[in-house]
Amino acid sequence: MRKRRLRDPDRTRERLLQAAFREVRRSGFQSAGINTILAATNVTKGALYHHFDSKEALGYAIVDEVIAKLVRDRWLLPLLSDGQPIDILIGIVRRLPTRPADVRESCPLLNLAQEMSPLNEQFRKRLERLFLAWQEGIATLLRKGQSQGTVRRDLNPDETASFLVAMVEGHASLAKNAQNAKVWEVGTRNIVGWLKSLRAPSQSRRGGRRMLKKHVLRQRQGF
Amino acid sequence: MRKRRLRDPDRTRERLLQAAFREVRRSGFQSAGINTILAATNVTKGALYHHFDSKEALGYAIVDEVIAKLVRDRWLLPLLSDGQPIDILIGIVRRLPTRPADVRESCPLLNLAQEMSPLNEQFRKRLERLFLAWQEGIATLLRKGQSQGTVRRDLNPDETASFLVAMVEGHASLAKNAQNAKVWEVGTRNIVGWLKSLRAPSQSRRGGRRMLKKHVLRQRQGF
DNA sequence: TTCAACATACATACTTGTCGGTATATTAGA
DNA sequence: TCTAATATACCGACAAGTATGTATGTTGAA
Repeated sequence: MRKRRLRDPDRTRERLLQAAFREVRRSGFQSAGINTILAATNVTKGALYHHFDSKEALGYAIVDEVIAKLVRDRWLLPLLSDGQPIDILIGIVRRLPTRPADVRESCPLLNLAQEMSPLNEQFRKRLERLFLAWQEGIATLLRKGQSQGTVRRDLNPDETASFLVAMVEGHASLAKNAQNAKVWEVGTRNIVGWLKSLRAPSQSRRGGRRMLKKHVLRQRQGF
Repeated sequence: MRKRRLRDPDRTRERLLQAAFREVRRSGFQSAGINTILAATNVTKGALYHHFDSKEALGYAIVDEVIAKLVRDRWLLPLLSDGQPIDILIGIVRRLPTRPADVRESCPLLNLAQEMSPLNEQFRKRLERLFLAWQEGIATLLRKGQSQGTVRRDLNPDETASFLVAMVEGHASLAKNAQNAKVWEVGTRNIVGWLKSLRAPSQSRRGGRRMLKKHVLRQRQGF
């Protein structure tokens, strides 16, 4: 086992960021305590203020680094997968975390946005960047589907993307408040049902065989 | 002009509640300052703590009285109007406040829920009561529509109600973060489009004349 | 006259952030 | 390569301010 260096500034910074992220996700930014973060990391106050100018700066770093990475990993990169756009979206939605702990803490992007956007313009701008990247990623995929003919051409990709984001966030909120994974599962099912309604109508009206993945065969939701 | 009594406990309590509500909506519960509320009302700390045992108790009263009344006025009572259920829902959604200030401060129910539900079970329960009443009101209306034949029978009223709530809250969040009334308007349009898709298919397939309100004639959204 | 309704001053706990100082790593020069 | 000089990383007590809540006094209304 290799000896851990006594000083490892990158590691220290990263540990602070992660602990701060967890604390902020738990309690919100304003009521996140510096001392709590320090206690969780065994880092001292001096070290923290060496790496970050202020609590605010720490918060910005959480948005720019930790949360941005979450969006990238959970949405932006999967959006680039191979396959039909709608299938990709359905897959992403299905794969969103569903464990009780995750449901309770919901989407950290939404949480921070709710809390900080009206209070602090710097936070708001940073969070908006993430929201826009998220929506733009979805919209781009939808446009691709439209030019491929697998996504209905009568819908506006930007608005539809925004709609999907709103649905996901809305359900995350409800599930968080209900503290009930069931609420989230029902929401997911309904979102998936809606996503299916975005497919371009099958060209061969009846009898035409198409390659269908299993989940496409499930009963259609009511819209 | 009638002389204002020097002591009017009910009025004092109500003024405190309203000012506290505004401050909580602005800054969130945790960072709402008692002193700010006092300054806004010209009430002293002794008076406040005469009417409310603690800041928490004040918060509970905000939920139980102020926010509950908002839900009632904006949703529960309108849900009981005369007319076709889907039209009623569309009307409610269209009438939701759209002014920049309102958009920025979004739905206070959602805000408080986001902030306090994971931290304080008492808050969570109270807020959940409101969410459930909200959803139940919508679901009841949908069921009525189903038995009247104006709402599609292949949808689950409870899930659909929950879906609508999630959409509204999700869009409110996005609009709040974007600080852009346009975002909210686009969201409203899309929600209304979705609501229209809940109508039972017209029985007379073509040419059958039905009474239609103007907004029903607008172009259908893409789903 | 009695009690609820309010006023004021204060107590206490906790917050973020600072500051002098120390230990370790890095680099420049001989 | 060894060493001196400097930069970086870190420590932890304390300052300064703010938070909620309390103790006690005063006043108006029934």
